[in-house]
Amino acid sequence: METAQAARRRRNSRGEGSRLYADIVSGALALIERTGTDEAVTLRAVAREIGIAAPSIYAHFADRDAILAAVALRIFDQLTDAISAGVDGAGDDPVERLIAGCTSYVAFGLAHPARYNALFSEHRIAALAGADDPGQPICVGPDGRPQVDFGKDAFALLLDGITACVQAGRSASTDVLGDGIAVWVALHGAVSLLAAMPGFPWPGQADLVRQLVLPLAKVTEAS
Amino acid sequence: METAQAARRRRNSRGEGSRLYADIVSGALALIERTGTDEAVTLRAVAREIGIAAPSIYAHFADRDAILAAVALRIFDQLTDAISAGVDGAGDDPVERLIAGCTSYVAFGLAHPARYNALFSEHRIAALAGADDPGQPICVGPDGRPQVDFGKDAFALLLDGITACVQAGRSASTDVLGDGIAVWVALHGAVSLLAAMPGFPWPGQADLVRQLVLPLAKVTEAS
DNA sequence: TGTACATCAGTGAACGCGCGTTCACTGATGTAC
DNA sequence: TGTACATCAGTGAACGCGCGTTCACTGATGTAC
Repeated sequence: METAQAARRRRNSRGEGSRLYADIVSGALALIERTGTDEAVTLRAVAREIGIAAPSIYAHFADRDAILAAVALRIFDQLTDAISAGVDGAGDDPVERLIAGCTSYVAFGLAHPARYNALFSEHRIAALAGADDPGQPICVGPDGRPQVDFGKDAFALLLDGITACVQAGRSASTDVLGDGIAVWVALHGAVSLLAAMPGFPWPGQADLVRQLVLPLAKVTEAS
Repeated sequence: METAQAARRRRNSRGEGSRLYADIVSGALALIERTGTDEAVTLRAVAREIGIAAPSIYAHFADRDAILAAVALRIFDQLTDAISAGVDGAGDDPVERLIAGCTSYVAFGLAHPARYNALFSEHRIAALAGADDPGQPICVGPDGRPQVDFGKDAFALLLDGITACVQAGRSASTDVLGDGIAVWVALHGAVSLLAAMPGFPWPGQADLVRQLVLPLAKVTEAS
C-alpha cells in the first residue's frame, strides 16, 4: 500500500481558500484512478494525497459523499468532452456520428472503469446537497429529494444524434426521448457488464455498440 | 446502527461443522438485505449477525471476498428461479414467454437492488478461488484467471427464450448467442441505471423491457 | 507611514470506534483399545 | 462395557491499524485608524 504522501502544499493566499476545493476533488480523483475504486476515498486518504491536514477538508465538504459527488460532476464533464470529440471526428453522416458518440461513451467507460463506476455509485445524488460549490446545478426531483441534472449534457448529445438521424430520414423514431433512454440504458449496460465480467467472451466493442444502437434508435437502411 | 446480535447459536455436532458455511452465507445475505449494500459485510458483522466469534469464519472462508462470492452464487440461484417462475406463468406464446422472463429479471433487480448489486460487485469473480465449497463450479477463463460460470443458468434461459421465438417463426435472429448477449446487456443496463438514478423520469418497467427486448431479439410481428 | 487587530486558511494532537488477524484455549463427542 | 485420547467446532482476549471527528491553536495577511 502507498504510504508516501504529497509534499506539504503552500498555503493559499487570502481570498483564494476555495482553491483547496478543487485540490480536494483532484486528489480524490487521483485516488480513484490509482486504486481503481472510490472506496479508497476517505477524508484522511485525500488529505494525505494533497498534503493537508484531514480537518481542513471540513471547510469545503460536509462529508465523504459530498467529495464523491463533486468528483462525479467533474467526471461527467470529461465524459461529455469525450463524446463530443468522437462525434466531431466522425464526418457528416448522421448515423455514423451517432454511432461514433455512442462508441466514445462505451470506450470512455471501459478505458476508465474506476471513473465510470464512480459516476453511478450508490447514494451519489442525494449527497450532492452537501457540497458547497455555488455553481453546482442542484434541483429537486419529483419526490422532493435533492437531485442534480447528472449527465444532462451527455444525454443531450445522444438525443441530438438521434434527432439528426430522424431529420435526415435515417431513423424511424417517433419518440426521440424514449428511444434515447433505451439507447442510454443499453450503453450503460454494456460498460457496466463488460467491466464486471471481463472473462466472458464478449463481442468487440464496435460490433456491440452497432448491435445495440441501430435497432434501438430505429435506424433505417441508407436510401 | 444495529448493535443487537443474534443469540449464541448451538454448536454443530460433530461432522456437521460445514453447516456453519451455509449460516455464514445466510448471515451475509441478511446484512446485505438490511443495510442495502455489501459494504456492510465484514467478518465481525457477519459473526455478530449469526452469533459466533469472528475467528470461526476462517475455518470456512479465506476472506471477506470469498464470503461475497458464495453469496453471489446463492443470489444467482434466486434470480434464476424468479426468471423460471416468470416464464412458466406466461402461457404458450414464445414471445410473451421471452418478455415475461426478461421482465422477471428486471423486476428482481429493482425489487432487490442490494442483492442485484452484490452480483456484480468488483473483483467478485477472481475471489471465488478462495471459497471452500467443494461443489462450486470453478473454471479458468481465457486469460488464465479463475472464473465461475456466473449466471450461466439465467443466461441459458434467455437463449432458450430467443431460440423458441426463432423456431416459432417469431424472431428473425440468425445469431441467437449474439442477440442474447445484446438483450442481457440491455436488461442489466436497465436494472443498474434505474436503481442508480431513481429521480430520472423513466418509463414503466414493462414498457422499457418491451422496448429493449423486441428490437434486440429481432422479434417480428405475429403472422 | 506605522501599528493594532480581525480574519483567513489552515494545523496537530487526541478521542473512541470497528476492523482483520493472531494466539492460546476449551469443551463436547466420537473412537480405539 | 469402560475409559483414555484424538479430534472437531469452535471461543475470547488482545494486537495494531486507519478511520471520522473534536478541539484548541497558529501564523500569515489584509485593513482600519
